[in-house]
Amino acid sequence: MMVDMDEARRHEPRWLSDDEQRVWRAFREAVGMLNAHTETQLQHDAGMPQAYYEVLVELSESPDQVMRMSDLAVATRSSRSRLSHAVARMEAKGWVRREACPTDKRGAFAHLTPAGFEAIKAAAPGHVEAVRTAVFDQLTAEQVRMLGEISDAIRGGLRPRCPEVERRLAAEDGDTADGDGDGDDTGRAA
Amino acid sequence: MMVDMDEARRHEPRWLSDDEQRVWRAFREAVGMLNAHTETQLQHDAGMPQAYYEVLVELSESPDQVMRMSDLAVATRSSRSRLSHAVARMEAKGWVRREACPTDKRGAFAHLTPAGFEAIKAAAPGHVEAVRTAVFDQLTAEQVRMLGEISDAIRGGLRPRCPEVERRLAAEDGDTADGDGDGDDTGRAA
DNA sequence: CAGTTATAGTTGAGCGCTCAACAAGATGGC
DNA sequence: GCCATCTTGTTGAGCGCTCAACTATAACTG
Repeated sequence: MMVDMDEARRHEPRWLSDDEQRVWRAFREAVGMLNAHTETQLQHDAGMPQAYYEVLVELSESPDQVMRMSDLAVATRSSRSRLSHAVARMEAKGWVRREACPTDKRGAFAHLTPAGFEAIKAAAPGHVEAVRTAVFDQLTAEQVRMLGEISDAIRGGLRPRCPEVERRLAAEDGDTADGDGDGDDTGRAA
Repeated sequence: MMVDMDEARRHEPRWLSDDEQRVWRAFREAVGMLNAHTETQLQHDAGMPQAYYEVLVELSESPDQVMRMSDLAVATRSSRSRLSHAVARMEAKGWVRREACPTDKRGAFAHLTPAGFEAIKAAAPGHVEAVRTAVFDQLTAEQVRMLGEISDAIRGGLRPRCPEVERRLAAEDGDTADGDGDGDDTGRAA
């Protein structure tokens, strides 16, 4: 038992093989460089970080260039907090306008403004060019196809877990055993 | 077409095809989720961001757990500024110790301390497990191999260009006035 | 040798993100 | 209706990063 406890607690690390190491480091490096590349390009040429670009893209593709904050957060895979800060800044820049939701008084809409539309229209060509030269010009058609499959596989393995979900799961786990009857603790405090 | 006049002048963007769009978005999402996953895991379980983890890894694999700041910056693909800030914080945590270089009085060494070694030793299993489950458990051997090749291809396409190199190149371009055509329109404006 | 330029590292301001806390409206059980 | 709970969105503190100076030393050049 004692031995098991020790083993079990550490859950025995399954180290990466040499090949896996190499792939992982190459991947990290590629992603890091690519990210720095596109981030710098956008910041320099369009005065916006990539995160804001993605918000503008999402808005611009939405039916009336309007989205609920929550939906926008999901679409951009960002926390509500992050989005709120981001939209506040973009509103200050005149790219987005916020509006209260009449039916749900907690809610808020984010509208893409004409200036916002111009901003993304101006930013898009440079960004797309950066992505194309850095990624698609470097890969064969087969590699592109595989990259899509690999991305899907990784995506699928990671439940869309936001920090809040993590915390709730952790709370349930730590809450001794069952916790089956969903968070009975007055949990918001955690 | 009239519409294209404007575009032609600015070398007309080569937009992404639908397939490329899908792959690019899937890739961005996978990378985003994966990054959030490992970042959160490390921060939670080891109290350090991924960037610091990589610094510690680099140091721990170095001959005497010592590296020059500059080399460490290159190894971790970070700017000297970033590394300086990071090492300052890690020094405050007791994980790293800085020491002046006797032969080059500008230089500084970063030593991994015993506490730093313990920190990474404690962090490694959880991190590796997170990487394994999120990446290698999701992919076939063939996909892993391809991911390596794809990463190498992307890495190869991006010259190791840090911001400083960028600026220097830009300065040289403007300086020598030989400017190869397409530089003129990519407005640094906004 | 002096004068210029390049290199190593640090610093401070500003920005974007995370996290925890919060306010306020919506929801469901009784 | 009333109360606890959930949901929506915002806020402020703290952290890590970028960028643009800045210091100090080293390496060239005439």
